[in-house]
Amino acid sequence: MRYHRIPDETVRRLPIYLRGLMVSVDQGHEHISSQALAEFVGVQSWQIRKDFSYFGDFGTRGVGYSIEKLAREIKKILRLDVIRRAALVGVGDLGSALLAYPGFGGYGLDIVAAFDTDPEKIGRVVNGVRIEDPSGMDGLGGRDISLAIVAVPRAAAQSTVDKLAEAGIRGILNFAPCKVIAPRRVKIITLDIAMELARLPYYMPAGGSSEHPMTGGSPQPGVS
Amino acid sequence: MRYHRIPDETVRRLPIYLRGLMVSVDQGHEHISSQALAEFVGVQSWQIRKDFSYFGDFGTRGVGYSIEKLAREIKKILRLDVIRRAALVGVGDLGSALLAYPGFGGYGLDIVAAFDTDPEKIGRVVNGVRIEDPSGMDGLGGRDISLAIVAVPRAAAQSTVDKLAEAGIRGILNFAPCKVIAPRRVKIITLDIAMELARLPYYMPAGGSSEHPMTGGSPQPGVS
DNA sequence: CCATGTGAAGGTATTCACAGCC
DNA sequence: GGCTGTGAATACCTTCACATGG
Repeated sequence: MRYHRIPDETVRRLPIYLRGLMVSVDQGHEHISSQALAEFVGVQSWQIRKDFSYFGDFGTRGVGYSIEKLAREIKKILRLDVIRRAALVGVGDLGSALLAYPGFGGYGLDIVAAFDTDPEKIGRVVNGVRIEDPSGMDGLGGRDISLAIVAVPRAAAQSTVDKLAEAGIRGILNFAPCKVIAPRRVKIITLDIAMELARLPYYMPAGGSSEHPMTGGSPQPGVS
Repeated sequence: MRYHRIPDETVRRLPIYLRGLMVSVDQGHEHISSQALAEFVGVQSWQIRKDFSYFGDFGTRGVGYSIEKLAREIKKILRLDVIRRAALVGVGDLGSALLAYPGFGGYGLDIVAAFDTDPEKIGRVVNGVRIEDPSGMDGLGGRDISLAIVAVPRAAAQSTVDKLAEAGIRGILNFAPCKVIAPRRVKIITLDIAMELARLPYYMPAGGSSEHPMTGGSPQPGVS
């Protein structure tokens, strides 16, 4: 099934598989079956095989998948096979945490620039990155930075995105709790932390006496 | 269409609508049409009407929806109509940011306890919450805390979840980059920040000369 | 008239079951 | 024997078009 559009849900799961593989290889394994990977990352084995089938033959029948080869393939598909330099805008509590976050490196993502409007913060170095005045965002294009993380208050989000788009940024991870728009050439993923937590009570079994409206478990991504 | 199972995708969108409504009411509006709300939050108007149709008649034909009434209804459906007390486990960079995060209050979520293994941190007060020794997690059930946020390193995630489950916690938002399991009575949402960012390059238009494999825009939730 | 609410149609993703291959 | 890869069946969600009601 070589020539088939890749379902968005599959694209959403690929990083999950990749994460599992990176841990697996640390544990010294060389090969892994769809069954074993499925258990490890928390999906069904046929889901994994189906997802991989959109790209070509990754595995060996009777054996499984070569962990290293599979990880490399997934990185290529997700375009994580080149190091991507990213800028952070907004070095508040959340922004600082993101600067210190060790998890990005595994996906080839590297925060190399940070911006904040607070004069107190400008010039300070956090986790090896010097905080710059926002006016410097104009020059982002010439610094080989194609990705940005937006961690500014809601009121500043849209104007920040506008500036980033103008500077040639092509992908944005937005933590501000609102919709932001940009030219089609700029892809935006919005991640509202509070909103994720807000989904939780709905799926929680009733506390005390009232009954829960749902019958069974939830197939919703991210919820178990 | 009163008696119909609520699609998970609808449950995922309800917090988006609620967020939009909360901003709208701040702007002094009283009523809003599906069309206007759709534009504001970034979905289609018929999607909104369809979503609401699973619950009953919220709106008035020819007029639209009462913002306040609609927000109250959505909160009731999501079970956000009571204040929920939450515990935070892991007061590192990310945990500290979450403690300071102002966005939870709007959904009735209140972090009232924090735990960390670091003796340096225990006893200190961050954002009005005193950091406690993890042994205190046992008593969570008796403190009217039903929700927990896990922001510990991957290696500590599963044991943390185990302890929380034992203490009677019924909902967990897990920031550790791994699968965690718990008894069925405990609902878990895992949110891996790096993984979200890892999806971005795939959707970004090609940089330089190579061609992008995708044809058009993405219907994937969170991606625009 | 205007905007909601909803059957019906269409599309997409999940799940199954098994053929194919090592 | 064991595990992959995939067509077919099923379930789910989105999209449309319009009847319905203030």
